[in-house]
Amino acid sequence: MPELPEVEAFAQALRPFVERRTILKCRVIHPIAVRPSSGRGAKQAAAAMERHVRGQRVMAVQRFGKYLILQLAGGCLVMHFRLDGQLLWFDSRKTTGHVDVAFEMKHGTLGFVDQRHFGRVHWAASPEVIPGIAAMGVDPLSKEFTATRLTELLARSRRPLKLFLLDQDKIAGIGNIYSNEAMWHARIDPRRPASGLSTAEARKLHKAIVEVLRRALECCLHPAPDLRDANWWFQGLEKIVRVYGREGKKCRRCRAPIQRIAQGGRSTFWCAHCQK
DNA sequence: CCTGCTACCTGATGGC
DNA sequence: TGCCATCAGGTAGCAG
Repeated sequence: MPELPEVEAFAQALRPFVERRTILKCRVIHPIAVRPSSGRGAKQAAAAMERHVRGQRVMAVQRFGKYLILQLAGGCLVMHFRLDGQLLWFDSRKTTGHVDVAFEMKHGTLGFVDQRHFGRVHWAASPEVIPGIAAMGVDPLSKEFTATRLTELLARSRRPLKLFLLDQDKIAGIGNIYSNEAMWHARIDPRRPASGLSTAEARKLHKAIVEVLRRALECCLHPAPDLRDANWWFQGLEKIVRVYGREGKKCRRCRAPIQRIAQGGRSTFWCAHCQK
């Protein structure tokens, strides 16, 4: 559930299940999911997590960028879903599917699920000790994310706009889908250097980013996410996507064919006719 | 400091 | 059918 809207929707859906409840037991089933970023010490990390988390009460659920945080009475659980990770709720201690880490509570079990094992769960004394969180840029749905702020950030980067938007240290929470969508709505060529945008273009882009993310979040919240359904977040996407994944199909504005190009090793979808 | 490339994993899909 | 290449919503680590 990678990008900001999906993680935010998940945080909201998760709260009634876990807030003010106690994790009776933590089971690390696939230690790879708790492996430190150094790549070694997965077993020790697993043992440490099970020890730290057992008996802890969940005080709050928060989102930082694409990270989901469970604030515990002592310390916190920091989760990142990368490409395919997700959370699932099971009504008993029994879990099914590719659960990497299970958090058992009195009324059921929260499972961190990722069959591809890209996603990560870390225990930390506080979220800021995670480097990706410490360096994180402005949240695009916060009031700090203004057109002026975006203009300043753009001015300091000569990278192609697409790569700028994916940089979590600048704006936190935008991924491949919503970066494509925002640039399409703002009618800006993804290859252009970030610093080359005019003030008017920056303002248009700001509006597009906020609207795309707000709309996606609304879509994710209605109907409300079902933590028991492994596929909920996949569903609403079709309704809001205008360019992502539409290579060769007609642009919904001008009917020109949507192009796919590679930027930073990832696909960018855009309309060469109406994005300038 | 900034930028660009690759590894990390597994499964689905499409061409031959 | 089988085999191989390519692709997938992300980021850390490293080299230059």
